[in-house]
Amino acid sequence: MLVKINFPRRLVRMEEGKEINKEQQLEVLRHSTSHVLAQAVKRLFPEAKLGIGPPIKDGFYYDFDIDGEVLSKNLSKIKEEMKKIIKEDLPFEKEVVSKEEAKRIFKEREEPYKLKLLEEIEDEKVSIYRQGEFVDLCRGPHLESTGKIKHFALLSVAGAYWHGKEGNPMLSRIYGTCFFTKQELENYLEWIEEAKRRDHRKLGRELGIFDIYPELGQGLAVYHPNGSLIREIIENFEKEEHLKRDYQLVRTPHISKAELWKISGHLDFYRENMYVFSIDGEEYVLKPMNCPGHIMVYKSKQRSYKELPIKLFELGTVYRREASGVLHGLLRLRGFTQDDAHIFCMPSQLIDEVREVLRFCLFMMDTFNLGYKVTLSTRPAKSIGSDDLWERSTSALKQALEKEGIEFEIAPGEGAFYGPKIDIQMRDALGRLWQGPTVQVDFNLPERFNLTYVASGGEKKRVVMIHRVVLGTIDRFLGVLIEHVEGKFPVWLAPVQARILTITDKETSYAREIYNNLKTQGIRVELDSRKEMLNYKIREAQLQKIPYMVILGKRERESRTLTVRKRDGENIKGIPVEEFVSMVKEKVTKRN
RNA sequence: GCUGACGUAGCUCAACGGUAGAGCAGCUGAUUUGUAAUCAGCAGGUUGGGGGUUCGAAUCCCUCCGUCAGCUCCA
Repeated sequence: MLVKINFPRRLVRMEEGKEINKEQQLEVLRHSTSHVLAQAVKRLFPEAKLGIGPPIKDGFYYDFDIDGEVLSKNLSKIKEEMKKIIKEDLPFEKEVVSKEEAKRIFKEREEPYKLKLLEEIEDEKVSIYRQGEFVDLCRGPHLESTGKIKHFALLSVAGAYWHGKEGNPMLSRIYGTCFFTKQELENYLEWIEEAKRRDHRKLGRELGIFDIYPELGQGLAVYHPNGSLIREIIENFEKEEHLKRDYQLVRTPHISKAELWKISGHLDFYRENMYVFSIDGEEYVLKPMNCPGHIMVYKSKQRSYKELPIKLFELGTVYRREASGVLHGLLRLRGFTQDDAHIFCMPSQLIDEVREVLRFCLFMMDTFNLGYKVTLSTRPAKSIGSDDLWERSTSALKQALEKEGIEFEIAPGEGAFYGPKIDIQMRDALGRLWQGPTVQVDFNLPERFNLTYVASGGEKKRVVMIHRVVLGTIDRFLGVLIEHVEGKFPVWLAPVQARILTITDKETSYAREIYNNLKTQGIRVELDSRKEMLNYKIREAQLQKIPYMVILGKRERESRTLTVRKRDGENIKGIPVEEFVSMVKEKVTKRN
């Protein structure tokens, strides 16, 4: 069907007169633009074979079987050709044909991927769309004509497997985007720039938080002093919050015998991601998870129903062999620290325990001012355990979510190999989603390790395990946080809360006195008494995104006060030290 | 892991077959300064590693390592 979009009032009607919403309008626009892209590529490079070209969240793409080099070298030429096609104002014409007829058309045009698509379509009739000399197999809908496209951009070229499957041939994909108005397009391009400015890898280096050294190893983060301090604060906060909620702190070794991981099933299901090595002829592994260690603690003595639930917490550093191409700053590492806990409970306690964990997670999101999106992931193809156990655990998670009144989506087949899970994605200041907390029910490990408790009747019963993290990993969380706050950490987390800036040498001794005072009162303070201009010192402190600059000149020295310049440029002139101290302390207590 | 792009001083970048250069940062000295860069001097590089083509390679070719954008995977 054709969609009539009347620019600029942007009234959109389907052929039958049914209205579609803004999002659907954008999809039509972008889908049509992807056809124009394909037409342009075919005009310039007739040897390119067409893959697919759908609209996506922020734009569209089109896949071509052609050397990717050709596309990336000619991106601007392709753009010019697209402009020509738009100028030609070719109508999009729909035609419904039999599958046989479609096969004939694409065979003649030598489009093997379109023929493969036809094989996968079950319907007898298919629709094709033509604009000028270009023909594509497509469900539509499209715009009336190419001339309706005004504001588009081509963004990048990258490889993508046919149908997204690893073994399939790699096609070359051009990403682009398109909007109704120039302003919207510009806003989007500006948004991309904004995201670049916030890149935690860049800020991480500039702010002395962390860095990754190829000579030390891929995917392994080194925390510099400021980063270590922030982590320390977050980790202490985590420990306190866990103790408050009756978790017990444990520690388990980084390496352990392979035999343990054979019992747990990891060596069968997770081996490709594990570092396995041998010591004195015996196989060991670097732990990819913390569960087996915690299970040892649980198993160390006979447990009674009276002591359940038992909740064991560890800031556990784990190592996973991730494919080199997926590594990405702190967001995707090979060694990282989870705020991991395992809750051992009776089946009857399961739903309440999950609910409590969910509340804990949302409390964390709230504390760090992050939005979130929740998904429930069900049984994957590669998994262990009976249908009945999967059914029971999935339903427990679902009920917990419902009872907490949390909105969620279902992700079929996305669960862990040992059980279903609830994933909480964190939504940052730019609206992007990042994998954060997760809660997983597990009936399998208790089975494999024979984990029991003595019930009230004296008989031994099987315990249930919940795996959960409330921030996810400290590393990834910090990476997200850096981008979320653009490196401007709230006062309670800022590695340096205040820097004292002197104007001349005459203030040095007064500045030292203030410095000692603030330091004694527990404020993280630095003193900049270099012989530099105030402007210079302010600029440096500003670039370091330090929340407070304490400026000391003649006026402050004589009145024994402070002038405080906040990170946002606001000035508080002539306040007593104690007032500043309580200002900072209040921010710390309130965690903002 | 796969596809493509890219690796030049601590950082950001120039030189693109003919003697490797700039800004910032660093060091030294001068400047005593009121809300985002004071001035001058000095030092800093086997151009990611290895191999090849060439009279001559940062520049062209091969290979390895790494980074980035995606794909697949994932906390």
